[in-house]
Amino acid sequence: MAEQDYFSEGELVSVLTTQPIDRPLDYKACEGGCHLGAFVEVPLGPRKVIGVIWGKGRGGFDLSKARAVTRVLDVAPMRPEMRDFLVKCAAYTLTPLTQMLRLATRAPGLSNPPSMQKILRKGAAEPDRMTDARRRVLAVFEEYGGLSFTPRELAEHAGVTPSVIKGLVKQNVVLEEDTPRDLPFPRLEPDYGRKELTEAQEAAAGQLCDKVKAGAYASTLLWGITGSGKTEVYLEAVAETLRRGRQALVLLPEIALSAEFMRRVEARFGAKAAEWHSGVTMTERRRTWKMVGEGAADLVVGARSALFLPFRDLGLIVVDEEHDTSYKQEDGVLYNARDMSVLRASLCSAQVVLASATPSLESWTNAQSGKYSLVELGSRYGEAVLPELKTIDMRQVKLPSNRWISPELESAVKARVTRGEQSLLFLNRRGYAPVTLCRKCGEQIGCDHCDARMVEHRFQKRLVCHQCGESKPIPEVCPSCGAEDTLAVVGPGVERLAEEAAERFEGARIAVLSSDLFGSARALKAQITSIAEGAADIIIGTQLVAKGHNFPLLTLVGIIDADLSLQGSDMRAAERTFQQMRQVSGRAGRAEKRGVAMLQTYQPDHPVLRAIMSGKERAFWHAEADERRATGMPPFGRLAGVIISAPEPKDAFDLGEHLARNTGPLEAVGAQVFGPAPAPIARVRDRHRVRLLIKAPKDAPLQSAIRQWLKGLKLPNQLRLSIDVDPQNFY
DNA sequence: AGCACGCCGACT
DNA sequence: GTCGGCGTGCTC
Repeated sequence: MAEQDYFSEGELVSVLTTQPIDRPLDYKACEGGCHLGAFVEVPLGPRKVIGVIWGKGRGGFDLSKARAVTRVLDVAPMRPEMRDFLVKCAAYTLTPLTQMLRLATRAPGLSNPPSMQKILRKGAAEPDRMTDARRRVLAVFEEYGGLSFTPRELAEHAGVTPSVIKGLVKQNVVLEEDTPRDLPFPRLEPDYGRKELTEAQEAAAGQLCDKVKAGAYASTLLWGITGSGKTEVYLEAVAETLRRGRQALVLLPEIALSAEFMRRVEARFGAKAAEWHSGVTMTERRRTWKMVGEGAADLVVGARSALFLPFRDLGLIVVDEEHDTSYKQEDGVLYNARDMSVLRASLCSAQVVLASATPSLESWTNAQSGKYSLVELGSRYGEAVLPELKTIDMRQVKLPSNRWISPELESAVKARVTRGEQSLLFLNRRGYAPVTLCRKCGEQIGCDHCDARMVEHRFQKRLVCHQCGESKPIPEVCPSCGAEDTLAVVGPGVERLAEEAAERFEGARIAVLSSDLFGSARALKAQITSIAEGAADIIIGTQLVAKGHNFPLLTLVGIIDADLSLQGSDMRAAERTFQQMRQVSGRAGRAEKRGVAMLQTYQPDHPVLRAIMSGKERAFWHAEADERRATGMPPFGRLAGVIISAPEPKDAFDLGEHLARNTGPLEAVGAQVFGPAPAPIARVRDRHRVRLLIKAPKDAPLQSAIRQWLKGLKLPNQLRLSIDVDPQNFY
């Protein structure tokens, strides 16, 4: 029997709200009735909250308590596949459904009445007196043909004050009209700026387009080395999707990348796409959310949360740099946008394209097994080739203390500066120095609220905890023993490296790119653009620079500490190091010149570094995969992390031990439990954290077993428990 | 999430 | 005698 999809006034409907109530509540349908999936406003206690009509009311309570839906909101109802997506996503991530709904309704002012906006167009009347300012206003209309403007736009274009425009409105020279504030996005033209593609690109694009034409769900790993022109290729898949009248979504891992990407999209399709991430204004976000639902936005470029936009007919999801760890993070919900993209696409018959130069082992394995198609882009776009890779054995280099740039790297940089080329010095450590210690008592200054050392940030003149964000002034005396002038900083951060570079490369223009040095995404974008255009000779950067920015003048990459990401016993350390080193060195020599990448290391014989140097990527993936297969680790087995936190360490441990002793439902599906053990950072924000790790065979019904395991668990006061299905890092 | 309710210690 | 701390439980 088909699900009832309309409820007339007074009928009992089940409404899912975004409130943390573990079930939907029943209401009476409002005047005019309610459709299944409609966004509504309902009374809840003394408040009004937003919800979605989730189905027929269940009853089973005192029906006299049932209240009526206040009103149906003026937005497109949630489509059945979106409800399905939220339900499955909630089940997969072990998240309450209400929290999933919250992710899907993250648009400001959804419940506002449809607001209007004044727009101005040219009227028939002539002004009583012509002035300079008025002439400029008329010239703007002349120049742009019959277009209309917002008052602000018109004033800006004409270089006049609003009062000039008001005067013209009074005389009907300019007409004022009301239009809905949330305007549709301009249509993108699939064939607008089609670029000449190389043969390899053409072939790859053809394969993707064929899949789009098939109109059914499928996933493809688009594996192209840095600079092979992956973007052009998947933009062809976007074009094909648009031709078929469906919508497309491109996910980017880093919002600083989006400005450049938006320009490329505009050049390719002749109009601006919709943009969705934390740096976009409230008005624009609301517009995007609404228009996506009405099918009036063809393409959205965004961060992971864009996956929860209410697309009307989503035909393609591209996950660019799919290996990037920032796809897995909490927006209140722990989910991996890459995996959830695959889920969403499978529910709406869409294509998924996972693009990377250094795929995650998961995606690589799926491509090997045939679960995903594999499209490879071998030859580098344009003339440039992969950079020449060199290790610098730091065991052989005697550097004075507090120096980190080897003579070989130094002279390579100097040569670039003389030639007017750019160099990048990569160090994935923000701040000035990671450790401040007292030479007298050995105290290392730590955070008062976390088990983490505080990092000196000299720009801010403060010590900062990278765990909780807490900061304090740099102390004059040792906080432990009170000695004066005994505090010393140890180790380099990018700020300190910049100091060394300024001494060594006198006269060179040095720019530091680190996320904490910019107040806004906008400022960061501007800085990146000006650097790309040649505003600096030497770029000193963290993680941030590894993520796909184009620096055409860059011909040298120096990796200050190639060993850094190998530290720790995390099973993904090797994979991450491989990806990071390859990504960063890929920054060198994108245009016509071949680049050089130099990796400073104390362990040049480490298998990961040798794999990078030899360029034998396939051998590396195979070796990694074999290792994981042998140990039953992902993607050949499944993991879930459990983190318990409490103000008192004992409370957290007691619960952890209790859970570890009662693992019946987990054992029943062949899962093992490890721990409890202190979490990697055992104290964060004054809460003590204990973790358990659950390891299960690949085909085990892990989530339902965990649900059984925790069923009926009543969390004692102050204790919190969170589950991380498919964790990225663990020890 | 909010918000009321209610059960205890500290004050007028 | 009563003000106010916050643990507990409810919201259709």
